[in-house]
Amino acid sequence: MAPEFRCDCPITSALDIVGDRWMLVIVKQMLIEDKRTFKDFVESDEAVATNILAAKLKCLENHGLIAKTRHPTNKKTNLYFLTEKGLSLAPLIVELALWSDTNLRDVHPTMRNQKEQFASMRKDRKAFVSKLQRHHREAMEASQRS
Amino acid sequence: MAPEFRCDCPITSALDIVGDRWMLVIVKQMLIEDKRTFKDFVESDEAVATNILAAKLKCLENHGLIAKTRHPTNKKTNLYFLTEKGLSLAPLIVELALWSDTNLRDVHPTMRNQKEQFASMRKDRKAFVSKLQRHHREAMEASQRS
DNA sequence: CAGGATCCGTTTCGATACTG
DNA sequence: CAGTATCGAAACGGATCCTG
Repeated sequence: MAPEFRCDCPITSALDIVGDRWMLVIVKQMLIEDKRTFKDFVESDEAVATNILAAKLKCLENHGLIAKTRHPTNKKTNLYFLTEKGLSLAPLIVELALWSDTNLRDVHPTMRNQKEQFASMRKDRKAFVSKLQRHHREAMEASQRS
Repeated sequence: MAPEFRCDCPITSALDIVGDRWMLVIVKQMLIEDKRTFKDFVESDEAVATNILAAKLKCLENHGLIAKTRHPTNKKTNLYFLTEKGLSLAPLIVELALWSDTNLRDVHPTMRNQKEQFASMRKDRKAFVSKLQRHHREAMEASQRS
């Protein structure tokens, strides 16, 4: 399943991978909202259909952005985590978040509990990105230990 | 045509606007490749179909990301430019470019004539973003004068 | 000839029901 | 819990046509 790209522009090729609503939504949920299981995604606010979710998870896995692991105790639960390649999308997600916070404020008044997060994000993007990545890596390691 | 968003998450709502392959491709072409006219987009490497292009341009216009102006001398040519809201997507585009440069290098060896651009981008993202925006604003003003 | 609009076959999406 | 199967709806895309 070698990726087929439509044209020679690197940016456009990147969009062949992440230029899709659900791809970035899933990455965002994993990175920011600590979603891990199929059920987490299905029950989320975004309410993706199960067949779409399965397809997108497979695609993300094929592209090496996420990896599926087994829940250490509960055998029938899978845990999805971002790979390093997936984690490298964090700056993109942060820019997306900041753009929405700036440009959709009239439509979506930022929720109280998120204000602090956005402020911190805007203040030092690089630090925020690192924090998100570190948090995710630690959660992943913790899940394998327990 | 008030935008309808699927859920309350700002990021997801942003994806209702820009979470589409063509939207970002068009913004990228305008910002980085100085594409201006319908013909420019159609003849580009990405080769979008005319009906799709017309729909996406209209959508971008409805969302206030681009604006259509008349070519000052050639009456039958329209010029599209990014608005300030559209220009504010520049950081996102830059992150996308950097991600693709880092993660798709094996598939898409960066073209020689782009190497310098990527290096400059990576060295100081903020400066690069400003340069792109400034360049676009100047081109827009120049086009109205001539 | 630029800038679309229309038609139409094909692909993808998405909601729900169902299965291991 | 973690997915498949199914099927109607929507989007895509190519070719062509229209309009100034």
